[in-house]
Amino acid sequence: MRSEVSEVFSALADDTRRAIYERLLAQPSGLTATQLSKDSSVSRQAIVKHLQLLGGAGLARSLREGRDVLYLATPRGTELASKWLVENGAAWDRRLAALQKRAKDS
Amino acid sequence: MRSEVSEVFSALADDTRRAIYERLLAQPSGLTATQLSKDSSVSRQAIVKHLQLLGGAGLARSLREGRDVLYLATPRGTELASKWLVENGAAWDRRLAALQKRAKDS
DNA sequence: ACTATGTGCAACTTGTTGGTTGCATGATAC
DNA sequence: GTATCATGCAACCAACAAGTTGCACATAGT
Repeated sequence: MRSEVSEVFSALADDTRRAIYERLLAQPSGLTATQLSKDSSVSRQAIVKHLQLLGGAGLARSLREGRDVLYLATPRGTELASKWLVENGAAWDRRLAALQKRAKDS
Repeated sequence: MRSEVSEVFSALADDTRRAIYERLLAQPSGLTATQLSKDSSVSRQAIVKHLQLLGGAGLARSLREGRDVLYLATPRGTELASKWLVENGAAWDRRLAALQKRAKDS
């Protein structure tokens, strides 16, 4: 089973999908798949698939509104990605610290 | 052509590849594909492919050392990913600010 | 020189991904 | 109640990704 953080990175690895996510971010009231597909080069069905994938990665959620289905950005996904990056950024700091220690000891 | 940041996210989206990258981070002097494959479930050739992909994403570079080829972690890739996350994290702040403004105005 | 070992290259298999089209279903507005 | 419009579902396709095996080539060490 693919790890959670893998799902997030994988969701963010596609240009189309990142563009969708950015549009959701810019529109806090949400957007429907049909609206998103209006000025997009790909079909509504393709958009829906992307939205479901974003949902699985904790980057979006859906909300039924009568006949429409609104999609909204959620923060959990990017939190996971940030967490991994911060933790591994810390490795760079440790490397730097080790370097400085060696320099001081010599 | 797939964007640069897509390449980074895509590189980080695979568990095997992230594990390799983390090992490179922990070993500032570098590791060879053969060394990496010793205690890994996949073949050396698979590891090499991952390393080349990491290289393409600015997450690693290679260095010939006699008969061996050392692979080292590089910071550029994670910088690109962090940049995207920070910029889009800022969208959440803007949304919060808009919410507060509306609350104050009412 | 011979042998060990590390690397490079290529063909191939299998599963996944991003996209399509076609059609059925469900809610709205007159 | 019927025309309209958004959604849901399924089959299909081409390209790519992750992995394998097999073998050739290069560099060390003795």
